[in-house]
Amino acid sequence: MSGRRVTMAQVAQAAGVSPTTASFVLSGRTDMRISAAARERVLAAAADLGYRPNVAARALRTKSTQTIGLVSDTVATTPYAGEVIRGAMEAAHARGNLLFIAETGGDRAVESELVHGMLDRQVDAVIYAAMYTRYVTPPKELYGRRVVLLNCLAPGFDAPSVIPDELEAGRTAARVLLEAGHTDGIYAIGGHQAIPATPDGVFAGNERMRGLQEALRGGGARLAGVVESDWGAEDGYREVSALLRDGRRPRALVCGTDRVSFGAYQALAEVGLGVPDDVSVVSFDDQDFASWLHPGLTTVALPHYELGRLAAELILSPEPVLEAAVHRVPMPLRVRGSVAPPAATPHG
Amino acid sequence: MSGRRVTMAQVAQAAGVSPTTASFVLSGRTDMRISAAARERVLAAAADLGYRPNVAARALRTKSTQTIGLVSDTVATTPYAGEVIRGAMEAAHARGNLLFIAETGGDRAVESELVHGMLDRQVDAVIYAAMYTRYVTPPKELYGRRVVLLNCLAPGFDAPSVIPDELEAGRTAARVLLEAGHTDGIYAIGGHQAIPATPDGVFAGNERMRGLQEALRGGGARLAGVVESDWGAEDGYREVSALLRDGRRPRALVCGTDRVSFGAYQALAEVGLGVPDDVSVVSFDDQDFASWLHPGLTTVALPHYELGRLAAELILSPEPVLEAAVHRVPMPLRVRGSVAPPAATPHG
DNA sequence: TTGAAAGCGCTAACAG
DNA sequence: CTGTTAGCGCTTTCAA
Repeated sequence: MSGRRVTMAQVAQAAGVSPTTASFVLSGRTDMRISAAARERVLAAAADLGYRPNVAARALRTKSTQTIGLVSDTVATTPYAGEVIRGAMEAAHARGNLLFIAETGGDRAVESELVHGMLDRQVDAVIYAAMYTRYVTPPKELYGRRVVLLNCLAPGFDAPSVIPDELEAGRTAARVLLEAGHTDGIYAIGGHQAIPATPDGVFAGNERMRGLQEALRGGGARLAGVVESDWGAEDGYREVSALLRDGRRPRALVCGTDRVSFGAYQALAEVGLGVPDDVSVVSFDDQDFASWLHPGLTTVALPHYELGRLAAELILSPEPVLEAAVHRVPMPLRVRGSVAPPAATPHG
Repeated sequence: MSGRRVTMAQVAQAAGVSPTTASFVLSGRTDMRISAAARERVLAAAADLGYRPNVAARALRTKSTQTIGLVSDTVATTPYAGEVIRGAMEAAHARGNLLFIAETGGDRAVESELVHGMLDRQVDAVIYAAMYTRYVTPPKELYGRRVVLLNCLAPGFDAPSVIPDELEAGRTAARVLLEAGHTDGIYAIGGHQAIPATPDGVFAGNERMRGLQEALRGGGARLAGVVESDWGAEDGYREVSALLRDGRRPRALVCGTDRVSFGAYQALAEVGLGVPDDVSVVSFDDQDFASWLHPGLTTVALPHYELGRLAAELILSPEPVLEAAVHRVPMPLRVRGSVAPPAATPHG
């Protein structure tokens, strides 16, 4: 890039001191004594010339670039994944670091190239992220490096993980319903997401369902039904419509995502059922449209920002070696208007 | 980061050649002749030792880090802004570059720090981005540097801009309505976004309205009304409800954003008006929920990915100096089900 | 207290 | 065709 940059040598010369002295004052070290006078002269010269350190040159000696990388499968597809980037970035910036971003699109070869690209640029550490919580196997280039796993788990890979606390989120959803007095007619739409592509369900689905059922049982309630399906808006619409067509009259719906709730609202409206008077709805994610819906959707929020922040925080912590623990970030409840006590007279 | 990296000197030694020879073959240059034998030996040694170049060290001599920066005001707030990052990143990667990302949150001091951070790390160029199209004044640190303005304009700042073609988008919206046979009862909801915070409207609003009115007039139609308001879902709901309450019976709505349309759908449904049979709706953005709505929303898409891609492409182009032109990226129409010919019998 | 000098990993004249 | 040498901008012994 253009713009002649002024070097430390020039600052030293202008201040009439040696490069060594300039280096010491400019890097703000105190272990070697520099006279106040020399110090002042260096600082003045630096300010005067608009001196800025060349981080790359410094890294050549110090082995630290004050730069971290964030590699993920997809940033764009999931709206609000931008929040994790923002969380990571702000935490990095707070400690004088900058963030490389790279997205692999799920392609291993691309992943490998991007990780190499970061390593070639001497990043101090890398955050390896997935856009929905799952088990991953990080590329071999990352073994033995300083890594934090974001929104993913890799048993056998020695690094800490930061994931949302989906188990507790399931309990939270149950609690919302229980507190409103719901004990039956509760359906889980989307369920574990046990569909052909993911026959054993997905991590979030499994944990949420476990927490949900456990807490429901503890409150003397139970699920009237679990509908396994994908987690899009169309799926919510289709499955709830089907349920209704079958003659089932749910009193409450626990939807896998806000998108599923979106579809559920449509299906309910179509047959003249009102939220929350006829049926209560609660889900997970807290996407932006959750508050635009009428009534606003009560949902358990994915803590995107906090996930990114914590991951960066951990990776930049002074700990020389990171413990391979899994950090579960709480998922806060957003109370809006979609949950109410069950109507006195049941429908259907 | 841990992991002893092997240096070029080691490769040279293993191959039994001088560093110079190794450097030439490893950087893939052909202007100096190297014997095939030496070449092979170097390549073999490099592969064998798992050699990777130290980009930072190389940059010290070449002045090029193969790294570009993207500074923006907000990435996270606007869902799908992630697409611009993805576009920029993929274009960068295709040319062997990596991307720094930084978000200022609109704070000039933070902006200055982040830009310095990038410059200190010797980025080759920076993309200065805004999350909604507007006039900006880039920080002084960027003057004289290789810069591309993304989704913003800065008259007097010598750099190319890449923005969506909102003017043509306005015409596109008009055309959709005209082709369906609409000539009156057309209301623009949101308008220029001439609200207290932006009394002169916003760039996108002004351009769209201009294109819209011009094309409508050309087709023998005209706007029955323009409602100036903010561009959120609540605004759409409120303004359309008010319109209806006033006894106006729109035949078609041109909404400032898909969010406005979202609110408009709600207001319409509330009074029993159907889309598109009673009123047609067209808007701008193409957010994900546009296709979830019933009926699907016909909208003119913001070309996020392409914006990011073009900006990176320009900045990495071989042109030694960038011409300060403004590049208007087409906004493609997404036809879904929200526009139909006006009903034979007008309502109201 | 300060300075001279070496060296981080790599490239580029310039010889040979 | 290949090696020697200097040096990019900075830090860091080591000596003064």
